Amino acid sequence: MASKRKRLLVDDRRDELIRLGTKLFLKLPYDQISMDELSQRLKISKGLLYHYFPSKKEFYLEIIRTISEDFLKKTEVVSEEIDPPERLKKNLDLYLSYVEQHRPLFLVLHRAGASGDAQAHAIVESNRQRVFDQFAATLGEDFLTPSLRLSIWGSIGLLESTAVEWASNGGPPKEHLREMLWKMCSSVIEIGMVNSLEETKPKP
Amino acid sequence: MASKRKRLLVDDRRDELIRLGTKLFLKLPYDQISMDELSQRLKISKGLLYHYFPSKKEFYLEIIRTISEDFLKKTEVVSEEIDPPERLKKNLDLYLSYVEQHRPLFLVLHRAGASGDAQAHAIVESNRQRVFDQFAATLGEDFLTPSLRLSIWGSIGLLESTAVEWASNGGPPKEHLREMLWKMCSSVIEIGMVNSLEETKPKP
DNA sequence: TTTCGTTATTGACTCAGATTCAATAACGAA
DNA sequence: TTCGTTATTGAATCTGAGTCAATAACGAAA
Repeated sequence: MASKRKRLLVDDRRDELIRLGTKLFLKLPYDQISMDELSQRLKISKGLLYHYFPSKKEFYLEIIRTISEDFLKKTEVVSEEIDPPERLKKNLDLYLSYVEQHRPLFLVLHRAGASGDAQAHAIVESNRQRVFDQFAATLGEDFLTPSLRLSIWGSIGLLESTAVEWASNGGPPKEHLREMLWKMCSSVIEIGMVNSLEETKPKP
Repeated sequence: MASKRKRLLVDDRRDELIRLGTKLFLKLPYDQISMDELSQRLKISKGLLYHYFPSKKEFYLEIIRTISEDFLKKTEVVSEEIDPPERLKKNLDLYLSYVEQHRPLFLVLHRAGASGDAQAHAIVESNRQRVFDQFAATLGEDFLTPSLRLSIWGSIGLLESTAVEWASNGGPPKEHLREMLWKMCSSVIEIGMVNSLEETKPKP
């Protein structure tokens, strides 16, 4: 090979590796692509890849983390001024917008972890926790009963599952789906609230 | 080693390997346990393991399949006589009973779906499809609009996510949760139905 | 009981792919 | 132009999946 080394700044190289790596892992699952092929496609030597990331898995995890953070950045509502019902609607809108604009990333993130890996799972799980907190915040309740927790997780599952189906097989336009989900989530939370009251009420 | 070979009937050995293997994969994720260690803990040689299963992954998949089939067997409603609303309730009851009685298996099954492995994902996905069909059957509609499909998948996500939270961190007793979920799912489907009507209606 | 055929079972071997490391060379500073 | 730093390389090593010829447990036949 005509050894034409290209020396880049550490951060630039690192960013590029993550950017290109994302595309690669998007096409092929973790254990379907070797470090040899990975480095070839990245146009660098295997050794260099190890210079930047301590292991194959760590490289992969770094990519998942990056996608994850980007997702959060794009879906978290900044203003806490808006009142709860509208905030939920805004949340749903951002969520669906992300799904619409980054379909493949969203699906990768949803499947998360290669090889049922515990760490990848943990990353995606902490992501869900943030979404949970967002939801919880729109309720204004400062103490969550078990029923309320369950309804929030239920809403999230509802949202995720619907979004996956929507991303995979299509459906109504975003605004339409958003309205539908808004009603569904509101209703689910409402039911959770009622049950929550019953829980705290002393038994007859 | 005092070579005390134990010769078993093929089917007996195979069943035992799957039974014990389930426990092992329950404790450790796929790539955290090698075929060497696996065979050691199974008290057999590595070669024998390969005699029964063509590869490590195939061994793992066989276990996932077994859990999966057992899950379906225990949660599918046999009688189609019961009318829809009661059938949904019965479905939810069976689902939650399984979660309650086989918590670790349920969680493994849930995670396998999130695993990067395409085949494991496919198994769990076909499982979900069966649950989808169950749900769809309780509706009695013979044609599903996109909105209706989305609501059913939404209900399933709601159910799964709630069940995972319940299995992980506890909550109300089964009957209580079942009633709550029943209301939630009914409501979600109801909303889906309304939207479904709007879809088929010509625009004003 | 003894012999014999079948095949469940073994352990040492191979091989692919992850990880390591000493040597090299691109770039900036002096 | 020289020199020091360190990004970059390729070959060597190590780990763990998968192979296979040899072994021995069991049942059947004598």
